[in-house]
Amino acid sequence: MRSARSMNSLRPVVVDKREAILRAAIRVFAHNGYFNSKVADIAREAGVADGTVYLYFKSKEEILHSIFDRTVEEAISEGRKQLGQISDPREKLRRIALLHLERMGADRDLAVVFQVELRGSTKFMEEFSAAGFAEYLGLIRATIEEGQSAGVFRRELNAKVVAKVFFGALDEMATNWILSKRRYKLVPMADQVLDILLNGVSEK
Amino acid sequence: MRSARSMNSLRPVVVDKREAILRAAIRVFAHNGYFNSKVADIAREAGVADGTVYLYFKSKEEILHSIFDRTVEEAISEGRKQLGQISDPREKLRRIALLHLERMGADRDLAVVFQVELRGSTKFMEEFSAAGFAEYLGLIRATIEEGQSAGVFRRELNAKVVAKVFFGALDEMATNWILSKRRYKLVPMADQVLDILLNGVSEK
Amino acid sequence: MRSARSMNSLRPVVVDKREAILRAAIRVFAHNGYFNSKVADIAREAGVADGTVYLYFKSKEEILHSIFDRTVEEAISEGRKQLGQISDPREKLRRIALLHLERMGADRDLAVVFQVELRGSTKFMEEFSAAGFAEYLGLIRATIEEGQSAGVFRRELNAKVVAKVFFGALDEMATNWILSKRRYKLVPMADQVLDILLNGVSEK
Amino acid sequence: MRSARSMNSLRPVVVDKREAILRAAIRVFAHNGYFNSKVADIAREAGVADGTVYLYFKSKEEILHSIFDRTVEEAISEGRKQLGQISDPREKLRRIALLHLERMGADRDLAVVFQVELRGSTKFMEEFSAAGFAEYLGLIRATIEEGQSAGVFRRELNAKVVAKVFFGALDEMATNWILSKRRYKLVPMADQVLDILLNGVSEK
DNA sequence: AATGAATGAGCATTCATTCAT
DNA sequence: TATGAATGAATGCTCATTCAT
Repeated sequence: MRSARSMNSLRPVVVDKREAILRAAIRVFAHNGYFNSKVADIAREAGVADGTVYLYFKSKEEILHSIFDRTVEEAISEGRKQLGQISDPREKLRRIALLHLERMGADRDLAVVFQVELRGSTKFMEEFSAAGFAEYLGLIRATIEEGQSAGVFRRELNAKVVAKVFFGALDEMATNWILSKRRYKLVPMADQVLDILLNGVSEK
Repeated sequence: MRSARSMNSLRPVVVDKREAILRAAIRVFAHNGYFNSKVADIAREAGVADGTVYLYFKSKEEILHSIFDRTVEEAISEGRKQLGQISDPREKLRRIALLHLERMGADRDLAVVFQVELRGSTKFMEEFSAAGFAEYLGLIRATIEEGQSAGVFRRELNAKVVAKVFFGALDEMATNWILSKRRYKLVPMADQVLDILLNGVSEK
Repeated sequence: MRSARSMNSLRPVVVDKREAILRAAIRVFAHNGYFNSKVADIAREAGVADGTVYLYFKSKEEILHSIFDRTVEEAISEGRKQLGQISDPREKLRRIALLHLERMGADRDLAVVFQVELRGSTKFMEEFSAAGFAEYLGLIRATIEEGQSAGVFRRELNAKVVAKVFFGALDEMATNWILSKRRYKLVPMADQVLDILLNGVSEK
Repeated sequence: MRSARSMNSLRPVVVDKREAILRAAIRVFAHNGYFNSKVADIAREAGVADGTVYLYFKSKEEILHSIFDRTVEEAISEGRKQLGQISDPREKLRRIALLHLERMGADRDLAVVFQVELRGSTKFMEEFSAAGFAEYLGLIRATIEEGQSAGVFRRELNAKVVAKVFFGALDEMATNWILSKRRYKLVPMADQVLDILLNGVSEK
């Protein structure tokens, strides 16, 4: 990831340092919580001076936002790319679930920041996460509607509500995984969630 | 609950003051966020002196815990009572969903504290919410297993996972409702969630 | 001590309670230090309510003053009485030393308050202890001057300075005894101090 | 001491700032008492921001300890140096007395902190002053024993007790000088104390 | 760009004192 | 007299941010 930009970059050092700070922040936030994390901790973890942090981020809060923005952006971009190659809406949902849980499962620290630290602020959830989250939810919703048009998903369901239920289920999987003392694989939960959501709990 | 002690209470003032502080804290936490709320704000809102808060709570954090504990306790107790009078597992799930959303929908401030403020601390989520939350999830899980035994729910599903998916869906409904600019009724979402969960999204 | 006044006292309860508070304060101050002692601690130790303390003392500080005043008063009164029966100035000095160390050695808690807690305030030492201490020092000085007149003490010495040296020596004995981990008898030090002061350190 | 680092010091600012805070603290403690002194007062007096104090000292208490440690250290070091050049034990005692009173007499604020503020805490006197004070007392005691070996001091006296009496006398001189309204020179008291201690009060 | 010393606003908590009962 | 719930002023310390170098 770093090597890709290291050639011919006009500001290679800057990019690396910003990246280092961001990764350090994820680690620090995950271990101490956002409010208990000091900017000095992040700086030390990133191997830079306190003041240097402010050359790349306007404030401690902006670091948190950047973590969110970058991750959601990547997730959506990656999601769109992969979904474009799939036509079956059910398979698309499955791919969303897999990507979601893979991403969270791959980096426990990032997952903690996402599932816990990012939730503790109404202001943040309202103002900042709004755009990115809405887009993510819209992606799911569009897939549902696609399935409805295709006749594979029940037309009488409200697609937006289904999208929320789907997201809520995945989100809870991730949160539970983080808080669980028992260590288990997160990704395999995707198919179970999908089975429940697609086929329902009721015996036919 | 309040009516019971309103007559001939020996220490009505004490009870009322603790209650007043708790309710004030819910309001203050909901509007400013836990970390941005000052104990002095809570005291003012409750109409008591700063120091009085510490006659009833050991610390600012304990106030947050008390809000959580009391609410979950009431919810579980109320849940058990109502579920005891129902035999159909599907109807039981519906009742859980209704109680969950009714409780959150009835007090927006409390809902904000629950859906947002209580989430922002790994420590809190790990240490404190653990017991109460586990019990709540266990209640749902037991209902699922009951339904599986009765043959109305698919036996091949992992009851615990179903419980998480169910909780996750309800939780997301509540969070979305809080953050939504549009004001809509939360309780009616219960039946939509139930329909999706029980019957699935797929067209048969 | 309490039994003596319990008969025919018009306010026996009051006297006992004031006494109880004073004794409780000595214990509490000795163990926690004046500034770290809470009025509530004293009240609990004395077996009365917090507010009751203020029926007998104007403030926490006044309690400290009362301890000082009462003890010095008793010491001086007892000292005068005993010294009146002695004519030899050397024997008088010895009696002062004995009384001083006996009083401190008899009640370690009181000694701690006297040697340590009462010293930590310029204001106290200046304003309050002034009178009592000056009188005590005057008692010693008078004895020195008496000895000088009688020709048993060197006339060329400044009596006031001798009094300070004498007091300083006794005071240091008391302080050292309190802070010492090793438990030894304080009173026997009187004769050693006296020997040094009267006869000097130099070999003749 | 200060001149040594005034040239070519790499961190003159740091040194000066720590020094400034220490000197400010002595002034503030002397005038208001330790417990009544606010860290903000010290900072203002030192011409730095409140937070800066904590860049050089861990806590308000550590400032007090530093004052004690530095002063005792200097006193002992200076004492050893000067005593090394003297052979007559009597002259050595005189030098100790002079150094003791000179140091206290040279800086009234420092003297107040030493004679009053540092005394008001059993904990401090036990834990912290222990080492330094013991060493100082040991210095005096060694001189006494030297004199006893040399035959100029009475062999039957307990050297440790003599040391305490000597210290107690000097200590009382200093305390009295501080509390006295009348302004007089402290240093000249040394010879009077010495005369009393060495030759005794009794007429031969 | 990088540093890290310096800043100073901000706050939970304590506790002496009061006073209604 | 006695109580103890209530008060609210008071403060040590933290830490995000700045800025001179």
